[in-house]
Amino acid sequence: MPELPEVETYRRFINEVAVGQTITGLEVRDAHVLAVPEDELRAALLGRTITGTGRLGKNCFLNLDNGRLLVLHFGMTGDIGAYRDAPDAPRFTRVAWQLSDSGLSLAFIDPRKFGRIRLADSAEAYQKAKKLGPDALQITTIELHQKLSRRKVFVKPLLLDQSLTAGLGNWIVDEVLFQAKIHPERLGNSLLERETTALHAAIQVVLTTAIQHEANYRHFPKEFLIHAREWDDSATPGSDAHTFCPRHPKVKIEKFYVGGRATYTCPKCQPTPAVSSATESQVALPETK
DNA sequence: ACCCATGTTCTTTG
DNA sequence: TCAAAGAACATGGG
Repeated sequence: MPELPEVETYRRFINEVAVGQTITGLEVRDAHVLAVPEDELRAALLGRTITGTGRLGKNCFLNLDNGRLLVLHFGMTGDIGAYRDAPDAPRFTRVAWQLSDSGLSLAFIDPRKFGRIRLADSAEAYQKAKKLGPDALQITTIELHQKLSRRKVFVKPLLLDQSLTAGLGNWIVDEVLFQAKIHPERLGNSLLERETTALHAAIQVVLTTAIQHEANYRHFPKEFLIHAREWDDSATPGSDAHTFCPRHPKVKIEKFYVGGRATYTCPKCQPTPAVSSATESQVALPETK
């Protein structure tokens, strides 16, 4: 779940809990999430003071007093927490940093261990090394249009590509395309300027709204498509309101796969592109069963 | 017991 | 060189 809004929420939490404090201990419960040898991490962190935090896309930075950075990437299931006594450590805490004056430990929680902890010399160096594009909250309409118009690829995978812009994940891309009324299988170079403008505006709205609600999906505005995603079923058992478009109460939200990722759209808001070799061959294929 | 989900990276195939 | 598809990673939850 950790896309840009979650990571921004984690960053703010870390800012509250850890900035100004010195790292006095490092506890590695599962080295799997370390992308740096434990010894190196320990040597780089112990005795260092955390001077601030930063974020680029889905990556969270803890600035150290020597200019270097501790970089956290949360994978698919990462989270951040804090605890005082070892028995109170959150379930699935993989790594923890002991903080000097609060007596708290900051926990890197990650059940599925796709998250990674690394070090970097600077945000710029990290951005370059990981080939990250501009943050999704920073990219301009013009930049977005230029990058999309160069590519003859479905717009959804393009928006998920962290080198194009950093921070958008699966549900946000669906939400943004829904808000901008663009089908996920439109080709990047087929988008009109006014569509890219709408897309850019939607990215801003969806991200800032999600951050305002601390990425708590249940509290998002009812006109958001996210309420139609399957995992919301459990929140509203017995209700099928969520399977309909927020703008068209009689139109059912469709689910299919784009680039291997579960994708939700409103067929009325987001018309299927007229010409595309991919859709043609799909239509031509006989239905099995 | 099986399938799904999430993000990234790598491999294969065209 | 690029694009697209698939797999792998790890594992809890439905």
